[in-house]
Formats: sequence, C-alpha cells, structure tokens
Amino acid sequence: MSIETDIKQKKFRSAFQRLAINLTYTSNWLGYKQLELFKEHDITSQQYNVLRILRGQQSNPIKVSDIADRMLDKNSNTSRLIDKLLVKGFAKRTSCPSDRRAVDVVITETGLELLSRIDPILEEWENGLSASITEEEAELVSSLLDKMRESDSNNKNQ
Amino acid sequence: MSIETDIKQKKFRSAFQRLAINLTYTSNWLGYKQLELFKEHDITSQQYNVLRILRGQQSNPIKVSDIADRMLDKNSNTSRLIDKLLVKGFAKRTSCPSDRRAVDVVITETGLELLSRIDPILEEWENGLSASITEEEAELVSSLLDKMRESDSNNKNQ
DNA sequence: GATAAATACATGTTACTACATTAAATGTAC
DNA sequence: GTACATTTAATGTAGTAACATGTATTTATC
Repeated sequence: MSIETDIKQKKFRSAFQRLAINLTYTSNWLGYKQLELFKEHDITSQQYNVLRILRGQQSNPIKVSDIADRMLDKNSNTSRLIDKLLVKGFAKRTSCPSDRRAVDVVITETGLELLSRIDPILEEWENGLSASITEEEAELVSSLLDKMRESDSNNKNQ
Repeated sequence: MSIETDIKQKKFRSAFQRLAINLTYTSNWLGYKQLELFKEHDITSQQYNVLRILRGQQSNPIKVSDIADRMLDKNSNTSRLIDKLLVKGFAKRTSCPSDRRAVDVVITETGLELLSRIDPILEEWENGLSASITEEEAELVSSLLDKMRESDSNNKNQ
C-alpha cells in the first residue's frame, strides 16, 4: 500500500518529505516485525545488532565505542546493552591490554549458538521480501539510501 | 558512504539483509538529524508527527487510535504523547459525542503556529537532500519502500 | 616530568516504550 | 433485554534511551 494511503496524507511538500516520512514509517514497520521475531529468543533488536557485529569480528575483540559507531548509538547505551549480553552469557568483556581505558568485547560460544538459531528465521523473513520486491530493486534502494546519507557531509557547513 | 563501509561489514547473506540493515541504519541517521532540528523547539519527532497528522485533519477531530494507526504506534504511547501536547497547549482533547469511548483530538492555534515555525527548517533540511539524490530517485525509493511493505499481507498466513 | 585536554567507559536521572491490566462504552448472540 | 465479547483509551510497571556527569586512563603542551 502506498504511504499516502497508510498514513492518509494526500499531499507532501516535496518528494524528499515523502521519502523522509516513508523511511520512518517503514523503519517502524520493520522494527515491529523484528521485535516479533526476536521476542521468543529473549533478545532485542539492539542486542542482536551487537551480537551480529561481534560475530563479524570473529575472535578479534572490538571496543565499545567502535560498536556504538557502527550502530549509530550512544556509548552509554551500548555499554548497558553489553551488560545485558554479559548477564545472558552471550558476550565476554575484558580490559584492553594496549589501552586500559578501552574494553574489549567478544562473542561467546553461547552467543554464536543463539545467532545460529535466529539466523534461519531472519533469513526466511528476509527472503519473504522477494514476494514483493526483486533482488535488483533491493540493491537499488540500498544504494540510494547510501547516496542519501551523503548529504551529511554536504550539510556540515551550513 | 556505502553501508558496508559505515558498519564495516563486508558480506551480507542477501540483498534483502543488506536492505533491512541499511534501512534501520538510515532511519537512525534520519532520527538523530530530526532530533537535532526539533530539540530547540522543545518537541520530539513523535510529538511533531502527531501534530502533523492533526494539522492534516484541518478542524476535523481525530481519534487517538487513528493517530496511532498512522504512526504505527501503540495506543498507550499515543495517549501519553497527546498528554504532552496538551500540557504544552498544542492540542485539545474532547470526548467524542458519537462514541463516548473515543477521544477527539484537534490541534490548537498555538500548535499550528509551532508547525509554521518548524516547517521552513524541516523543508530546508529536506531540500538539502537534493545535493545527494535527485527528486526522481527520492520518488523511486519511496515507491520501492511502499512495495516492500506489501510483503506484510503475503506473510500473514505463514 | 607536570599539567591540561581528550578519550573511553560507566552511571544517575529523567523521559519514553512495550506490555499487561483496568475501566468504560459499545456491539453481538441468544 | 441480559450476558459476553470487543473496542477505546488510560495507567501501572519494567525495561530502555538520551543526556549530563563522573572516573580512570591516555595524549599533547609547556
């Protein structure tokens, strides 16, 4: 259904406004979908996000601030997210030897197991998208979103 | 910058996974931008969202649940969002005469004034996007997001 | 080498969200 | 018309987020 119908707004002041609103709406939609998927595994989207980043590191530890960067999150929240993962046994936290301010985080075996249980479910859902958009279209949207975020650097001196 | 570089993940299991992750990332990016814009007007993105919907109604009142629908939000949160707008004098709440369970919400003059102050700022930011993507591309992304959300109905019986 | 500034993380506080529950009004079956 | 389910909104509670601040460590400047 078009965003016009979904939010019952007929006119937008520009294609860019429509895009901004649609982006937020679609992200909410996606967020609720994911919430539903993750709920039964006693984990949140944010926590999954951290675990995915940790897995990407293989056994290489990663700092809290680097995780926060990749999530566009505040350090303080990431700190507490990792607390939760620690309590559940999905991550380990050790002091970084080269910089004692920093904290090295790695995923545990239990964490990897959790991901391997969640992955097929997520994958199935993602592939369900192919019923509505093609792979080429998905790639197209993704690359246009990349382009859109580039306005960041353009706007900095305004 | 590409999402691969932003989140430093080189491989995705599919174009659809990349899209899902990129969508969340870009929406967070947009969210922080808006937060910044709204902050000095003592209002949140969510509250602005409600006001925008109320303005779209002109003087026609709208029910709390209808607002929630258009925001993909929970009724309970919308209820409290409106509380905030009420306190600030941006919205009015009256009992619906035809259905006394419902609550009619309308925007006030003060609310309209606030929007008219915020609009040009938002508009300027939105138009700043044109430095990175064209109007045609914005429309394209928007329509593809619409298409993407259609998998909702497809997935319902799975 | 001492001092100032910056960095990395943690935490207290306040506000917001999800979820479950409550309360009132309406709809439906009999 | 009464009994039961549904709808609509509000609220209590627990968890999460944003923001400011605190503490420890490192880097830069003199």
